[in-house]
Amino acid sequence: MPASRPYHHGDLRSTLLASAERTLRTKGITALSLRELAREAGVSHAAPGRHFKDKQALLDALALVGYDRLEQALNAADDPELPLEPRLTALARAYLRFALDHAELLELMYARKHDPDAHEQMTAAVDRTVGSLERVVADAMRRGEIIEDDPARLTLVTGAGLHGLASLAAAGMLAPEEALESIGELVHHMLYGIKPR
Amino acid sequence: MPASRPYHHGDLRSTLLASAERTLRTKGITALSLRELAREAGVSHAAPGRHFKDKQALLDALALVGYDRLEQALNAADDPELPLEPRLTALARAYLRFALDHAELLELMYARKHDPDAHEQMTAAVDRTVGSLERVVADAMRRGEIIEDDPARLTLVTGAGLHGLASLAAAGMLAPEEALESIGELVHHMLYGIKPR
DNA sequence: CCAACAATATTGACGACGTCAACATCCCGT
DNA sequence: ACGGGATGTTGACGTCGTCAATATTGTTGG
Repeated sequence: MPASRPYHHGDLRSTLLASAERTLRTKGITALSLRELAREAGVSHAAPGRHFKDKQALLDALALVGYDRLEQALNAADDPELPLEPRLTALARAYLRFALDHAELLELMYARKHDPDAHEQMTAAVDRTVGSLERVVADAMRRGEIIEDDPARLTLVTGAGLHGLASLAAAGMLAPEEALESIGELVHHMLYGIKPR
Repeated sequence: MPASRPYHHGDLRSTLLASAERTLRTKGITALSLRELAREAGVSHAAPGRHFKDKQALLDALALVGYDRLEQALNAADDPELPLEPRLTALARAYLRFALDHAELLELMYARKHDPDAHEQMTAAVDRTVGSLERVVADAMRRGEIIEDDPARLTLVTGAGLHGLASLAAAGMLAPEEALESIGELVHHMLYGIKPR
């Protein structure tokens, strides 16, 4: 990397994405502008246009990065050896942590405004992410730890619970500590219900 | 309302809010600009500044309108005479309908970017909205329909489930029909769990 | 009744932004 | 080596949010 800027940046696309992710985390989505990113990269104001046709295109790419990070976090947190309840709890905790650490990014990931060509990549990323949970449910059913039912339905039900808690916490309607403390209870009640047995 | 516009509009604030809600629903948040709202109201571009110090202030006010609508929908859907399961199902269905009908508005309501003075009104609105669910849980516990536990915790657990489903549906990761069909099952599993009994 | 005064609306300006077209520079394959 | 495609620059345009200065209207106390 020479001291005087070369005409060609070399890796502008990744630089922009990294810078955007950092800005998103520190200053929020409202402070995210293509021109500012260009400035931080030491590049002219129209240069980003070579790599992202739109501002929306950059946001879409950012969202995909987010799905990668989330998928990685969930996979790292999943221990297939564990019994269902601790296994689900660990998964839920990882999701919640991600939601708290990357609240704005998560909002971007769940925004429904990407253009159609990115939409397919998005749904694929979502499927990959949900895969972690599907595996847990499928394994548990194979081991007789949960009732026999359509695995997709059960995945949806448990996924809704996890996503709801993370969503509430990320939106700031739940103190982070309270959310983290509630995880065990949430998972337990998802497994055993709240009706008297 | 005279044919030639009077210097004073008369009820600009409500007009702006109504227009903004309509634009939000039809063209999405990205197409929402103060100047465009002013144009629609037949008023100069800076007139909105007299009623909302910021664009954010207008968005905050819009979110509060949304909470009013949601609270009203939930209260209308709640029938205290019903046993727990159908009662909860009805509430969940109402919430889901609202989420599907007002997806963008809901996103605004859950955005964590309002300035502090509006924040207190916001949390108050949230509390009022969650009140419906709290009542259901409290009644059920009083009737022995659910286990004895901290009502706030149980409200959180069930609320997370409902919110998660609505959130997934509003984000477009779930076909609306599928979401509506899944409600009964979701509530049932929330009550009875997914472990074999 | 009318004169201040507050509330409300207008006008004009400023800077920031996204986007485009025209042009410049560099890199790589044939 | 050379020509074309990729990448970056420059300048311009229209839109936007916001502010200060000004104009108009509504209201209220004397």
